[in-house]
Amino acid sequence: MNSSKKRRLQRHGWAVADAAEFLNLTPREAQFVEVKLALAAGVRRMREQRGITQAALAERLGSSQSRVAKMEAADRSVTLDLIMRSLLAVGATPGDIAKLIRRVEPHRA
Amino acid sequence: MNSSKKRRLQRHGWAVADAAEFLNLTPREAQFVEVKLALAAGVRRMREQRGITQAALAERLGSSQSRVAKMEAADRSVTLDLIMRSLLAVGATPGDIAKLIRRVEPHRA
DNA sequence: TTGTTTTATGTCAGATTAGACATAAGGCCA
DNA sequence: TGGCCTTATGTCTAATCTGACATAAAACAA
Repeated sequence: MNSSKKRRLQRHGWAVADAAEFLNLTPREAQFVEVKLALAAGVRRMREQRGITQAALAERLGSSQSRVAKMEAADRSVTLDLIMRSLLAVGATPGDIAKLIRRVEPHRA
Repeated sequence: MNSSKKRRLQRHGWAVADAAEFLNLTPREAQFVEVKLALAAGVRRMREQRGITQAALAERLGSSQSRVAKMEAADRSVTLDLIMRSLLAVGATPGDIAKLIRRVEPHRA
C-alpha cells in the first residue's frame, strides 16, 4: 500500500492493513471490512454503469452527495445499512448482492 | 400475519407489512427489511446449529445477550453491521451469507 | 486556458444505535 | 413443584452515524 493512501485511510480511522497487514485486525474483522469494501465497490460500479451521479443517488436515498462519496469509499462512518440501501437504490437484485459477497475470500479457518 | 406478532413488531417501530401490506413501504425499503430479516434468521439458525447460546455469541462479539436477542429478532435498533459481524462470528462464510441473500425475493421491477 | 460538472474531504449538531443492566418469560429436568 | 439455563423485553447513557453544508479537487468540455 502506498503511504499517501495509507495516511488517508488512517485519517479516517481504519487500522490500515492489506494482506499481511491485516493481521492487525482479527480475522473476523478483516473479513467484515472486506465485505464492506466489496459491497461499496459494487455500489460504485453499478451506479457508474447506469450513468447516475452521486448527487442523483443521494437524492434517491434522501441523503447527500458527500455521504454517497464516503459510502463508496467505504468510510468508517458509513454503515452497511446505508451501503445495502444504496445497492437496492441503484437497482441491484438480491442475486447481484449475493454475487458481490460470494467473491470475498473466505478466511482460512 | 397474526395480530400478536403484528403488535409486537409495531411496538418495535416496524411498519408492519407482509406481501400486500408491504405496500406501506417503498419497494426498496421492503426489500431492505427482507434482507435484514433473512440475515438475522441466518444468524439464529447457524448459532443454534452450532449449539452456541446468545450469551456466548455476545461474548465473541464483545456485546451483550440482550443485543443478540434483539438482533435475531431483526429489531429496528440493530444495524446490518452487527448482523453481519454476527454471521461471521458464528462461522458463516461469504458463500453462506451470499446464499441467505440470494433467497430474498427480488421485487418486481 | 476557463467554465461546468462531478467527486472528495472536513466538520457539526441532531438522530440513532451501542453495550450494559435489570428483570420477565420460557423451556427443561429432577 | 422448584431450580437452572436460555431467551425476550425494556430502559438507561455513551458512542457512533446521519444528513447537511462548505469547500477543495478532479474530470471534462469548449
